Amino acid sequence: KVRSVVAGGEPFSLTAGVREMIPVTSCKEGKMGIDQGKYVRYTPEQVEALERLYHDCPKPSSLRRQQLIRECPILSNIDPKQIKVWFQNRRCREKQRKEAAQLQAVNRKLTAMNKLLMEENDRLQKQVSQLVYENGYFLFFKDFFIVDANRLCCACCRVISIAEETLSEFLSKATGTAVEWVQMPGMKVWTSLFDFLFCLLP
Amino acid sequence: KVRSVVAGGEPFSLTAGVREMIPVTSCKEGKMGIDQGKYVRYTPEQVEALERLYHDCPKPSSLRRQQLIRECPILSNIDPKQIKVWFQNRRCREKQRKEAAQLQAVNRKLTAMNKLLMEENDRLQKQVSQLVYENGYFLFFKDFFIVDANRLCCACCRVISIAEETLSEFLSKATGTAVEWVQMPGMKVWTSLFDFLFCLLP
DNA sequence: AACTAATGAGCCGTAAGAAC
DNA sequence: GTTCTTACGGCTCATTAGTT
Repeated sequence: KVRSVVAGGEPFSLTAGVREMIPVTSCKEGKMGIDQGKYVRYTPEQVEALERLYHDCPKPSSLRRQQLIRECPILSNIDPKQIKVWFQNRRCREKQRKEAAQLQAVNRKLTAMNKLLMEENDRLQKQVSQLVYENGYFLFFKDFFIVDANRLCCACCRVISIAEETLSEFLSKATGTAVEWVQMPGMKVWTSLFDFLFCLLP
Repeated sequence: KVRSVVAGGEPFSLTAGVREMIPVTSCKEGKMGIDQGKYVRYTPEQVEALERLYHDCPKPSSLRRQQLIRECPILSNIDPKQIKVWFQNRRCREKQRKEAAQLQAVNRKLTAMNKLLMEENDRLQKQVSQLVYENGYFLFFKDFFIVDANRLCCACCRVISIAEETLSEFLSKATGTAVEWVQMPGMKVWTSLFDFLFCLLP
């Protein structure tokens, strides 16, 4: 009781089941006199040989196929039409697999890219918040320093004017004459300080 | 010359080719006396009916399948085994298509997400450079103000000490006695200024 | 009870016909 | 030619019947 019939007449599985041996009559050349089931599976050796040939040339012409059959004795028992169909199916399978594989490859790439982008995003996000924080800090200090410089300037101006008044008043009382400020030593420090403070004004 | 045999005995394609009518012997019930080629294409009506049944129940049990065949007269001529196989293949097709479609959907989503992430990245990148620029600006000014406050403080200290010396020297010459600073009006301004400047020191 | 052989369903891969 | 469809071989897994 043969269930699986191999092209070439050599069964490679004899487990169980019932199947008639029906010669394939659609064989154009009509040379197939040997019994052959209506559904065949090629032996691993045959498949290997076909795969090798496919690897070299996935799309052999009719002539080339006949040549291949002649060259490869292991395939000599297979109908040329079957060889043709095998190559057709093989190409179809390869195409399908290739498309699926490509899609998956694209998927993987996109996923990896996504991961990187998200990490980068995260990093930038943190950097931004850090910078915003620092910026706020400096903004605060900017105001602080500007204001301070301003106040400092005003304070110094007042100090100077008060000192002027006080000193001139005191001196006029003590000596009876007005004192010329410009003749006092160290006066250049006062004026340069004033200039400096003036520059700091916003 | 019949090449395509429809389950039900009604051929719908009579192009060419030769095929024997071989009764399928694996039919368990053995009821199939009608001739049936090994390869049939179901009529559009049959496919439609099967699709409808599949839509309701993609995986009918053996019992359910028999029931379906009884209920649907258009399928009554199809071998139960063929029905089984049809559902099998139908499931397989759906699975493949679903997987491919899902993969493409994931791809689209990933692509869209990637685009968004890149845009966001760009935005953040710009924000970061802007903030870094501003930060540099403030950093520069921070140093500037700190240094200035420092210098200001030293300058004021020097001014104060020079003023002290000058004033006391001048007064001692003019009046012949040492003057008590603390008794002078406006002296509180000097000390508060000094305190203020001292606070500004880093 | 545990082990084993038989049965049967589903899935997968694939040969080959059909349709385009 | 390619693509889709039918059908089948082989496999795994689960259930079952028969055996120790």
